[in-house]
Amino acid sequence: MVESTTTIYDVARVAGVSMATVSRVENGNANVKEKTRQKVLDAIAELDYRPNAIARGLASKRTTTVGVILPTITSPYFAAIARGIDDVASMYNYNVVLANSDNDEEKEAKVIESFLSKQVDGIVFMGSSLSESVRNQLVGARTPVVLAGTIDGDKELASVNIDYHLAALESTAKLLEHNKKVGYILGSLRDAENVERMVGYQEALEDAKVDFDESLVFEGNYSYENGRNLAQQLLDEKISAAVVSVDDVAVGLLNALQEKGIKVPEQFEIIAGSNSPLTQYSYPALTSVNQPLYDLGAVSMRLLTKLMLKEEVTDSQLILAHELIQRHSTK
Amino acid sequence: MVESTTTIYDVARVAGVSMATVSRVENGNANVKEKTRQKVLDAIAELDYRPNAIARGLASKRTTTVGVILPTITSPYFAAIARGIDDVASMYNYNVVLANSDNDEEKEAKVIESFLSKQVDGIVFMGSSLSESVRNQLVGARTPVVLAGTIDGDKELASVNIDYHLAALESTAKLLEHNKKVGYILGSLRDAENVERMVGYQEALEDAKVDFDESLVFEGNYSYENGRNLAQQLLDEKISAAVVSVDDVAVGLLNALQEKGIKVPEQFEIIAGSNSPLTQYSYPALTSVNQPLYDLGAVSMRLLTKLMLKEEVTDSQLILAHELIQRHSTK
DNA sequence: TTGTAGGCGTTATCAT
DNA sequence: ATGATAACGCCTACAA
Repeated sequence: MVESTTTIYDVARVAGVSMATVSRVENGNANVKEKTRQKVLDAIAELDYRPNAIARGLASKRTTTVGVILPTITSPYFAAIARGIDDVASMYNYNVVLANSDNDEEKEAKVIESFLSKQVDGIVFMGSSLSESVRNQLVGARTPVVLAGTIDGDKELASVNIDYHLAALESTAKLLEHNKKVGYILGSLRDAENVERMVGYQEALEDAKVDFDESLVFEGNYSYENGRNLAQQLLDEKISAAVVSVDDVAVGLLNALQEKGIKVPEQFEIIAGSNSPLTQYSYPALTSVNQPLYDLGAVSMRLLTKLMLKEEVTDSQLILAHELIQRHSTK
Repeated sequence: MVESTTTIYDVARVAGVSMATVSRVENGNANVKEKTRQKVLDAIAELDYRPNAIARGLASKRTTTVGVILPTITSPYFAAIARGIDDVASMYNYNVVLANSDNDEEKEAKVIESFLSKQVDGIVFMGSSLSESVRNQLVGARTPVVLAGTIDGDKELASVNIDYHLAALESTAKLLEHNKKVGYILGSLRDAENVERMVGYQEALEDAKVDFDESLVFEGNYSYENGRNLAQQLLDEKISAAVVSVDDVAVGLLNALQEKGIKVPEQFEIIAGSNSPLTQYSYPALTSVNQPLYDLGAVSMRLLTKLMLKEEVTDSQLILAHELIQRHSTK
């Protein structure tokens, strides 16, 4: 048996109709007599015909494919968002092309180029920061773009975010109830989202009439090891509670503190920032801000479909609600 | 400024050559005079021309895209593999289309259809089991396929796996050094990989002249909660050590045991099966079998490139080495 | 309701 | 070394 691709012409021949009719049947065009439709369907089944999406893409200029760029799929944080994106994408019959950027500007640029070249119908971009050049690349593209969990200061691009500012404020306020010195441990302040958190932290202090002390803020922490190493520094500063924006860091801190004999939450309170599964596995389980990550992805993708299908969108700068999940690392 | 796509013809016109020449330059064909090449390059830069990969795909029958199917990207296990796949894919200039199947046979079938329709150059399939129909679909495809961490009993499809059998045997043997009753906690026995583990477990018992006791085996456990719930059952069976193939379950068990006042590893030893970051974050950190997940993905993708480029492959059934990482949940 | 024919933007095969 | 000119497989007016 010769393995050559069967095309729409083959189906047409077998069904005894023209290829246009086959195309109509494939695309659910109503203008086809039921009897003809059946003949075509039979021929399709008989030949095991499968439309070539590439040819279709070339002719129709739509690929039903969206590109997704994220720092790394290995992070539970981005994986959760990606899952939300993927579910909604499948719901709308889009395929997802995934690319890891490692937060590297060059890779980001290269991936975007590649996506545009492949004629994706839309792009979801995630990155802890948005460089000027990448931003221009995205704005200049004729393809719809949505930023997920990524802040565009100029608000020119559509985006879906979580209210980091408010989350930080609330978390800090809660710890301030029982503590005088509340530390804040977060990632790089070059990332807009962390700046927002920082502002939230300061506002909470202000509300509680506590002076801001720079030495209680620890920037640039992302790993479990970072968290472990921070423990002693916090104790030296007489800090007795901390908001930790990255979960891995929070767990590292928790474990290191306990190894030093510090009781959590009795002697030290912790609020983690992402509510990843990690926070439930630690002992004691960590009180945590629940960022609706899956929803963030799902909503981003939904917004993108609207943009792609040219549906009306009233607000293209969305903010999702978060919540504080009380576990056992706070009093 | 009118936003119409600029094609290879536009470049040809501006450069004053034929489109064939532009195509040659684009594809690095040597048969182009240096001076001509430069003219073309200038025109490309001037017009900001970007080749249309869809048109190229249609004409060349190659899309430089591979499809990846996995149960869920949300699992750190599959995320690590996916990362390995993606890195090697980018290295070879392929894009990765990702699809979550949720281990659902229907979704798997649908996704494979969609991939084939999109003319992917190759497919990496991951699933805890391989149903007969999906297997046929894969075998019948004219597209190269590699199974990653998925066992095909008939060994007809190319695959890359970890030696679950040996890993289980070694882990069990280690626990048998200090314990009489060693439990085994694993996922569904309908999955080939778990059957392999089971056999390894039994062989280790045999080697140590310990009778196999069915009630020491706990099947179908995947979640943290499963692990927690198992703690009392294990203690009731007087089990004092267990190999736990899923890390989440291991952490759950660990935490629940400690809440009951059981000291790990003094009174109970645990070996986890996947060495995900979780095992390092728990307290005490879990001794764990290190499955080379990233490598599994990388090697799978490398094998796939060979298949796609029709390079010679001597062995298409690869087994990767694992190792036991000693931490603090074993004596 | 159905068929014809001209793209879509490349690659690739022949000529020249 | 370069240029015409068919494919590639489908969509979509436009005709019939």
